[in-house]
This record gives sequence, structure tokens and C-alpha cells, in this order.
Amino acid sequence: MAEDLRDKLGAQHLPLRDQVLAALRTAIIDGDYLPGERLTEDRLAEDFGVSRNPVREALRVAEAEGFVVILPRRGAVVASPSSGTITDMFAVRERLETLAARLAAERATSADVASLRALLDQGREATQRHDLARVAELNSMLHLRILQISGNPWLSSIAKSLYLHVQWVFRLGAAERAPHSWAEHIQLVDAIESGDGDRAERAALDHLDAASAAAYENAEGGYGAR
Amino acid sequence: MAEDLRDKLGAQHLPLRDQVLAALRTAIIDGDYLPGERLTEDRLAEDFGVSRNPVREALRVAEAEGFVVILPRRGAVVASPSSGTITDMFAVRERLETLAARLAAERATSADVASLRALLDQGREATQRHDLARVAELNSMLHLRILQISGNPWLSSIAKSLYLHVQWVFRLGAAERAPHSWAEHIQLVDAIESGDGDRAERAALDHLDAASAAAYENAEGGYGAR
DNA sequence: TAATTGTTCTTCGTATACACTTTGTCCGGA
DNA sequence: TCCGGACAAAGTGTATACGAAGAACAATTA
Repeated sequence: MAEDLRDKLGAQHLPLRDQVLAALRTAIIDGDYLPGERLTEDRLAEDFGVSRNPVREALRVAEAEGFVVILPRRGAVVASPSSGTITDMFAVRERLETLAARLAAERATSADVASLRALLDQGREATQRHDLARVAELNSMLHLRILQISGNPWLSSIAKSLYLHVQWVFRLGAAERAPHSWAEHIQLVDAIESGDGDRAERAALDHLDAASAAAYENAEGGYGAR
Repeated sequence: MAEDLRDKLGAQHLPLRDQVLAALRTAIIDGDYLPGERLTEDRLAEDFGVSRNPVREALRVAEAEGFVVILPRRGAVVASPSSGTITDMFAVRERLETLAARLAAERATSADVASLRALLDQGREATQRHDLARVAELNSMLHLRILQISGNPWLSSIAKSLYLHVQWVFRLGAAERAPHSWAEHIQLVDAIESGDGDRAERAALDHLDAASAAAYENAEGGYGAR
């Protein structure tokens, strides 16, 4: 029982600041904190039940990641993504995720491919159950897994951050499109399995173009220019 | 005008944490803190003459940027770039900086081109004076200026961060190669001025390939795998 | 020698204090 | 009514202190 306690404490070894950062990110992505909303340190500290220090450290990282803007002596506000950043984000994603697809195709082991196929299967099931939230989640997992398979940490961490931002901006539309994008995902995984870098890159590009087009449609009347 | 003054002073106020972060970054890039070296909060606080709080906040951001690694309950150490990360960084840079060159070519105003030409001129002069440090500095400024001209903030900030890391890893070799790379820079600016995106992208790629090759030569016997 | 126990260093989180900015409010005067 | 300035409130920026807990290393014991 003393061991249980120690295990729990040991497993807890996620610093509070990281937990706060994760909570802050998801709160922003989920729309619990809206763009432009003011985030005072005291308020966040209270919301998360911690003192100001972990909150401050989390805020600095969140700023570096582009989720909040910090004005000196005035504090933090949730960042306001504009339609301009949509175009910009997809331009960068196109370059990075096609590279990820190519590298994944060149490096994927059979176990890697199997893990992708497993995600696809689960996605198909979830689609049949009309569980859109789960489909969207599996969608994310698939993308992140491909990044991981690419084996390039820089690429992975940068693209992951971009992906989070895309989710933030299109959290509404993404869930709807998820089932449609699944066919594109199958193409992508097939291409990766084939080991053909060019083909994988093309499949990723097709997918991104479709996602970008859908994003634009969805953005009409969404966040305006700002 | 009183308003202007207040605005300026307010905006000018650099929080200590930002100053610490900047100092930490340059200290790491310049090799004052060597890879693997332990960075205790007390020591940094003393080095920079501030309390531990700003240091901690700067460290979190430095971790997010990849300059330090923080081990829970054990503190921060300077990150150790391996030859693997060199390859990975250049793979990403190739995708991003070619995109930047294309966008710059498509969007550059005549004033933008003039500013690039001005940097080229200064670089030529500095080369004639054999002022390698200045050449390297202008080299950086040119790259960052192109990123700025691309008009894509995501691209700009991500590529800038990568560029800093490249400088860190190759701070020795970069200065030597700077004069040689100047010819490639001229090609690049010419291409941007022409407004031909494809050509700009090709010029950027040539430049990166040369830089990458030089980096590898220089890395022999440098930082090993780690 | 090997295992155990202390000891020390350091991080992690909390709490407190205070200077300084920014912001908002209120009040008197034109 | 509108303006401008005094004044108060809110919140950040920075410093400091303290206790708990973990990690590393030395000392001690079997």
C-alpha cells in the first residue's frame, strides 16, 4: 500500500506546469476560452487549482506555440486566428506533411503499417456507428502516427503544432468532414505501405487540398479577418 | 506625443524573462554553455543577475524551442545536437525555405528587392574587408529578410527557429563558408526579383544543398552522435 | 563486495510582498 | 454635456522565502 502510494506519486511525475499547459491548450482548442478572451494569471490559477507560478510558465510556452498573445504589463489573451493564417498554415502544412508522407513511405516497417491499418479499421467502425467525435480523434491519431513514423523529430514537432492549430480553427467543420476524408486516408496509407515516396507525397497533397478546400467553405462566416 | 512616449516606453519594456531568454539563446549558440552542460536555476539566476522566477520562465521556452532539455526533478541541460538532427533539420529547411523563396518571388515589392540588394552590397564590402563575422551576420539578415518578405508568419517563425539551430550547430563552419555562399545568394535574390517562383525555389534549393554539404564536411569530428 | 542508509543538492510548487502600469471611475469645471 | 485630471482598483513583473520530494552520491554496515 505504501508502494501503491509511491507508484501513484511516481506516475504523477508530470510537472504541474505541463498539466496546466495541456489543459490550457485543450481549453483553447475546444473553445472554452474564446479568441480575444483575457486570461489573467489569477483566474487561470483558480480555474486549474494551482498557484501563479505554474500558470505563468505554461503561459510563456503557450505564447511560443501561438495559442495566446502576451502584451507586456497587460497580460495574456487568447490568440485570434484570422482567415489569413488559414492560408498560411495550409501552405506550410502542404510542404511538411508531404515530406512526412514521403519519409514514412521510405521508412515504415510492417509493424508501422499495421498500426496505421488498425487506426483505419477503428475509423471505419466509428464511422458506421456515426461516432463523429471518435472519428475525428482517430483522424488526428493517424496523422500524428504518420509524423512519428517519418522519424524526423523536427518535422514531427512542428507539424504537430500546426495540426493542433488547424484543429483549433476548424474544430467545428473537422468533425463533419472526418468521414469523407477517410477515403483519402486509405489512399495515403496504401501509398505509405507501397514504399513509393512520390506516390505517398501525392496522396498527402490530395488530402491536404481537400481539407484546405473544406476548411475554406467552413470558414465562411466563421472567424472573420482580424 | 505624450501618448507616443508612453506607447514607446511601454512597448520598449522588455520583461526580464525575455532578456534572459535572449541571453540564454545567444550563450548557447555562441558556445558559452556547451551541449550537455547542466544549467541550474541558481547558476543562471546568478549569471544573469536576476531572481529564479524569470530564469524558470525563460527555461521553459528554451525547452520548447529545443535549446535545452529539461528532465523532471533533475533540471535543465543544454541540448546535444547529433548528426542525425543535422540531416533532419536540413530536410525540413529544404521544404520551408524553398517555399519562402517562392512566396518572396511572388510577393516582393521593388522596395523589398532593394533591401535585399542593399544587404548583398554590404556583404560584398564586408567580404572584401575580410570581415567574416560581419559577412555571417549579413548572411543571417538576408535569410531572415526573405522569410519576412514571404509574408507567411508561420513559415517565418518556424524557419527562423530552425535557422537559429543551424547557426548553433555550425557556428564554426558557417563563418568560413559565408563568402562562398554569397554567389548563391545573388542567384537567389535575382530569382526573387524576377518574380519567377519556380526559379526562386530552385535557387534556394541549390543554396541549401551546398550549405548542407558544407555542414556535413564541417561536422566530421564535430559533435558526434549522442 | 554489496546493500542500505544518510546527506546534500536541486527542482517544484506555494505563498507573500511590493513596485509599477494600465485601466476604469468619479468628480469638478468649462 | 463634455472634457480632463485625480484617484482607486486590478494585474503584471520581480524578488524572496519556505517546505516537500526526488536524485545523486557518499558513508556505513553486513
